[in-house]
Amino acid sequence: MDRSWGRQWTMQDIARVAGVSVTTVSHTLSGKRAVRPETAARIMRIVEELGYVPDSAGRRLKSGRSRILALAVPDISQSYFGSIARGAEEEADRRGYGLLVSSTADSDPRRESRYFSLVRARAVDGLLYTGSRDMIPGQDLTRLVNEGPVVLVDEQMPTLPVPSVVSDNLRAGQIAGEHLAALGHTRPIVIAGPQGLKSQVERVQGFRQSFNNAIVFYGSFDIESGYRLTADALANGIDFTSVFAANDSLAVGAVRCLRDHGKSIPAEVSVIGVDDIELAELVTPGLTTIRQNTEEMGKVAVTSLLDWLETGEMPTSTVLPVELVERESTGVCR
Amino acid sequence: MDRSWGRQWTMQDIARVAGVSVTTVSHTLSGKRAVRPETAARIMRIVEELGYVPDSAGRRLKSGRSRILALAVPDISQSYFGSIARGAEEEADRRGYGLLVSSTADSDPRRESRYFSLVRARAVDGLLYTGSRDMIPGQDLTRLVNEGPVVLVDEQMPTLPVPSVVSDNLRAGQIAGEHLAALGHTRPIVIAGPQGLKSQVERVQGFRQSFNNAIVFYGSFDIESGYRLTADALANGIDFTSVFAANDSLAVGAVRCLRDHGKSIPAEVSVIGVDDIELAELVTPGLTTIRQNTEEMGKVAVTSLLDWLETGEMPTSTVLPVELVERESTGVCR
DNA sequence: CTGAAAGCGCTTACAG
DNA sequence: CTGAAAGCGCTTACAG
Repeated sequence: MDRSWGRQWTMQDIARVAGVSVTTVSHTLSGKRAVRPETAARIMRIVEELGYVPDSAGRRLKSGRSRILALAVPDISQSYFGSIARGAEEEADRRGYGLLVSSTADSDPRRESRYFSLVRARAVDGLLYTGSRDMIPGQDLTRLVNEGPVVLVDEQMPTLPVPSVVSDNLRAGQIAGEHLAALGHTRPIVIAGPQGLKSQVERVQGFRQSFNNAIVFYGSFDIESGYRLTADALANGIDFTSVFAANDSLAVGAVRCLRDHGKSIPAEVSVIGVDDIELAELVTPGLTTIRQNTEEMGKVAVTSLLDWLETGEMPTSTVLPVELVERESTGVCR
Repeated sequence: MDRSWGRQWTMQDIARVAGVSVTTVSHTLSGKRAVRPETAARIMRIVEELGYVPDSAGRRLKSGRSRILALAVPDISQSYFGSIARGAEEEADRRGYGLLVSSTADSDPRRESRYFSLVRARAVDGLLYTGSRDMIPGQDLTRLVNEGPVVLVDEQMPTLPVPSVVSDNLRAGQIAGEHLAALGHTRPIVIAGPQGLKSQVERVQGFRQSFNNAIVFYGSFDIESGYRLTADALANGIDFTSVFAANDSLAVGAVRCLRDHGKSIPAEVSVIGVDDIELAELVTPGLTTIRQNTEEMGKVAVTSLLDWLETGEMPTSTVLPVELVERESTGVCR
């Protein structure tokens, strides 16, 4: 197979042109050993001129490190995960690492398995994993954590001995409950993502500290699910004056459903979400929500992973604070 | 540095346990040479049991291929690019390649340079590049295209001898112009992204086929810019009944600005965008827009890049069709 | 159907 | 301050 672009230079080539050994070239580039200044300058000039970049595979084979991390998210086209990715990438870049972002297509086992193999094949030094299904790790993930460093982002898996970086989900539920209670609401409903996720269970649990018998409808994380779950509540004749949606997409779906049924928001029904995705302030009415700092989540996850790689000690888990963002979708109970 | 996780198995280990040579193990895994069925079965069982995954660097050093592609986008947290990434990843995965998605932080030269080095260090086999600044390629990019395959996505750079995958931007402008003309509008304004981008120039050019003296305000691609450019037009006392925004974020900003100035949409002013991002149908009023097939753009770009890698022949550029999506933000001229 | 050996491009002890 | 050489884990001609 003929490649149309020119050949790559090797360290051998640089050494030959500079009239030194590859050892000296290597040390000049790494700075791990003193090199005569004039020699070093000559080598660097040649490197610059030819545009030489050391082959990563050669380097990796000896050093054992690729200086690339992987981030697996359920769906990269969702801005929520995009924002985590952005924070993670920013921090990885700052520390001289590349970040490989990949979708698992909502935790498709085959796709996950492929990405886990990147760690196992040493193509990446570690993995940031964002699950979307449940808290019970699959066999592949369980095996993986024995072979390389994995940090869980946005979810916890109690049975897996790895650190996680999550928001204070219990507190998010509490804040939502307190907010609706303060507005005089008494019979809210809750619409949430998959029941198998600890984040959902905790948000519900926190919310029930204010409304201990609130009915919960579990579904998935998208707008359609929010619409459908709300429609179910209406169809069942449940009498509610407010909705706690466990994320903003669900909340947007709830708002659309309520409007389609002639309910005005917040005059007749209040809706509060969780996340504060970009969309939250762009919809009408603006969505009251509990903000998660998703960029920070990505950033902290990278910090944990790199500290682990560099010290050899497994870092502790992190819980990030959340805060109420009041907009127009919640109001005093009618 | 002590790693807390166990050692990795090598092909040597598998060979020793199976009582064969590494040659036989290698051929069993690659299928490039016949192996006695019983021997192959025994080897595969051991591979399975120990969870052996061949080291990617060892493989790459001989084969020259990493089977990883890179996609550089200005900002991964924007759903527009997330959607391109999703399409690209889907196709890469289908053909057995991994995809490394990275933000260039709006074409920050240092960040770009880092990602270009991934190609030059042979860590990835090729690059999909989405520029955000202008059509004049930097020195790094110019050098890169001589060293590895690069496919431009969403933008063209006429001075660079590489294939591109773009939407029919001229046609997008034409459709927008025809739509507004059909509704009786006569004096529209145009708000667009950077003037240095061919996509913007073409959209404006297409639009001017209906309104040859339309005033154009150039800015950047975000909601704030759309707001500001529209405010500028109002402040300058320009009398317009419609706005052609060269992307949906600009359109959303325009809508917000017009509302803040007491204009109702579409009764007083019509607004039409380009892209059809998720947000377009979620805002109120729903945004009339020219849809680009962003997932397809990513998919086709990967197809081009892999065909190039596998045949050695540079593929031709692709122009994808666009279509009008009518929602509520455009109406008959007052 | 199988194996010994060369070699991909680096890094790094070892020796000077 | 410098270099020859071993070796990282694979793949693949070469030889049987």
